[in-house]
Amino acid sequence: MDAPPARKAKTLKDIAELAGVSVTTVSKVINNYSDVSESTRAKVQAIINQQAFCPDPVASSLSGKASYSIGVILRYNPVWGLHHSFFYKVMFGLGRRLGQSNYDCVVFPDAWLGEPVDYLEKCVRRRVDGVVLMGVDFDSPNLEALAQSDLPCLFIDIVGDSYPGNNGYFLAWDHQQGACQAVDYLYALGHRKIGLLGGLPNTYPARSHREAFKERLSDYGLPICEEWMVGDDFTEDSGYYAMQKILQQPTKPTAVVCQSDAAAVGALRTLERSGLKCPDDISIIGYDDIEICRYTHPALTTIRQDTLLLGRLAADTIIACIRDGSAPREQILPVSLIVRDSCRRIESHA
Amino acid sequence: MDAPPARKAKTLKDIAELAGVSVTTVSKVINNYSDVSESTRAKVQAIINQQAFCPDPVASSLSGKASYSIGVILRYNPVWGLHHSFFYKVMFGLGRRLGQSNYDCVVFPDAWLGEPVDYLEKCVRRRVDGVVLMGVDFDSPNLEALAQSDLPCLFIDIVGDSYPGNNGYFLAWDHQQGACQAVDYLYALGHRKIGLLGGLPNTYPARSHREAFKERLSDYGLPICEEWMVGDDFTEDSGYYAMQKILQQPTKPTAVVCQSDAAAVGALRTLERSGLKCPDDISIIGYDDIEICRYTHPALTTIRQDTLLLGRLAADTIIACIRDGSAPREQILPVSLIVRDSCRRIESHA
DNA sequence: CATTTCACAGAAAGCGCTTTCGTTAATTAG
DNA sequence: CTAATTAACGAAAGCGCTTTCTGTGAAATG
Repeated sequence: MDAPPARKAKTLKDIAELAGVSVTTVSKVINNYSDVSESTRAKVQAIINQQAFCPDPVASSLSGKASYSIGVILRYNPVWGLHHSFFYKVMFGLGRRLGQSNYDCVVFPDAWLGEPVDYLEKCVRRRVDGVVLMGVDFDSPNLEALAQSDLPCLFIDIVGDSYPGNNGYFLAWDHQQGACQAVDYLYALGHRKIGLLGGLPNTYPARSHREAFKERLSDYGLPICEEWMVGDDFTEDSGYYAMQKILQQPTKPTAVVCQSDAAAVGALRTLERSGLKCPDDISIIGYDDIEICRYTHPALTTIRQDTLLLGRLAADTIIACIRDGSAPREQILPVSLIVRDSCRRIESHA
Repeated sequence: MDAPPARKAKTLKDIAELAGVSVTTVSKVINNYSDVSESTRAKVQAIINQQAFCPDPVASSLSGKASYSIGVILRYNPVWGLHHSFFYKVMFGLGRRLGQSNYDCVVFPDAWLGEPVDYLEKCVRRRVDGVVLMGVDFDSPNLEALAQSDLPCLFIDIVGDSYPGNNGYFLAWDHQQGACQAVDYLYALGHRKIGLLGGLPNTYPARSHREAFKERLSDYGLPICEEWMVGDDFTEDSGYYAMQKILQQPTKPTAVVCQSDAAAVGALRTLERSGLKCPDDISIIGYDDIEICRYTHPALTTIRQDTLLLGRLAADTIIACIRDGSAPREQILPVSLIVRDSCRRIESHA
């Protein structure tokens, strides 16, 4: 029978022999040293390409160079429930794009409750070249240590105002645009009394969304009613109770924009229990476009964030940081309105 | 100002000096070599414990020993939609438990479409000590190579009948129990005509569930009606169309057990469009207990699989494989019935 | 008492790579 | 034409660990 195709990875030495040079020289062409002539560089590079050679990442890390691995800090909060698939997709997009550049990602899960993990220690141990953080906020324990290090840190959906380090990069959605799209759409449908069902107030997404929301309202000359702006966090329960509060108001909004789909789902539940119908009695617009939107009742009009895209961009960004620090400090991604059945046109009595 | 606390990891050498022995000896006590006396072993071990020393994983891998990392193959299929949070949770439970044993996991995402990744090559490159595979079936490309290797492979929710290797371990849910619980529950509610809304027929979960379902039906002396057993895969769409077929039958079941929550959601949609009500006209029972169940209309009675538990068990299993191959080849986890609002009691006309 | 065994510890090589430094040959300067 | 410079390459040490092999003194054997 055929001998199995000897799954032995090629080494620098193999390349060196094929090219008739020393390992040193091969290493030098890989690492772009200047003291190698154009002719030998070309010769060696040709062999490298032909053999599809790629230096061993663990050997490379051991000798203090790139490990071709990036750390991914995942936060898990049982309360997020519906939001986990969001992270999964980002991570997937990220990992896949990294893989294409021969990077791999090693994930460090950190639970919301229970013993927090020491990010930096883990990252140093694994010699990762950079870190991507999801679901992490600035008061997370152990973040400080990471911030003091010189590892490039890419934060997802958070922005760097109060970050206690200078190694931070930030990739976030344009929640201002999201707020505007929601308001614009409702306004166009004739709504003039619009409430906000907010998420955790002091987070970047909630804050930027809320401010843009209010500003947009005043752009249109619409009333900004604090009693219509409620909500504690991004969960379904929060949406449930917040909607109850709104319904207790003497005059009610005709539409409510939510800061998460989960909260919107909670709001729908409140409506249903109150014998009200969406969108007949009140229009609801969600945020995130998680899977569930297509299956709610009615299907939820919402603002979509392209998670796979975010993941890919995260990969490109962190690699750029590592290579030459050439990544933009802050990137804001557009979002888009997805129209389903939870908003209706009404007669504006303006 | 204080010097930063020198985040330099300790090395074997440090320990050796503290203990007054050679690095060799320290290494030997760590790796349980027999040629070290009890007294020195104790002395060295004391220092190791006191310093909380843990050998550098990348150096360790380079020299051909444990890398303290395990590879996680993640499959992504846009069609799975709702199922992704399932994987996320398993991965989280897995990663966290692994971390507690000083293992880390490096994830290799593999897309359903597009260029498949070469598992084995990636795993060898990273020198992982073992592999956990999720969402992978036996006809996945590149799986063969992995199977031929001697890396321990732990498969999630699939069972090893047709696995082309002898390095496979399997961790799956007890779908037979799941089927029985559903049938038992419906029977107790008075249902005597029960249909099945199935998933991808030739997968382990669907097959074992289906067989147990039929068997349980005949245990009760209930009719097994092939026209009531439909469905192509686990998706919402599949459930949607399958339910339509069921409704076209001359005599209809009073209850339908589904092989996934997503399919159940699709079935609910069909009912709604047909002007039928669940559970009044027909009872539905889902499978998986994904987040969405609490938010459907009515809330879905279903069979829960404890994903975090599965993740933790996966970690324990793969570590046991690595340490001494002492893990059971196949483990089947119990599932549990979660009663919500989608099944009603009916008068049995038995 | 001389010799073989054995238990124990350390020296050294090696994993695949990076990087410093030395060496040679070609080039320029004096 | 010799001395100083530079360009191009390779030898070798080192990253932190494992493992083999060698060496020592003590115990056991004849």
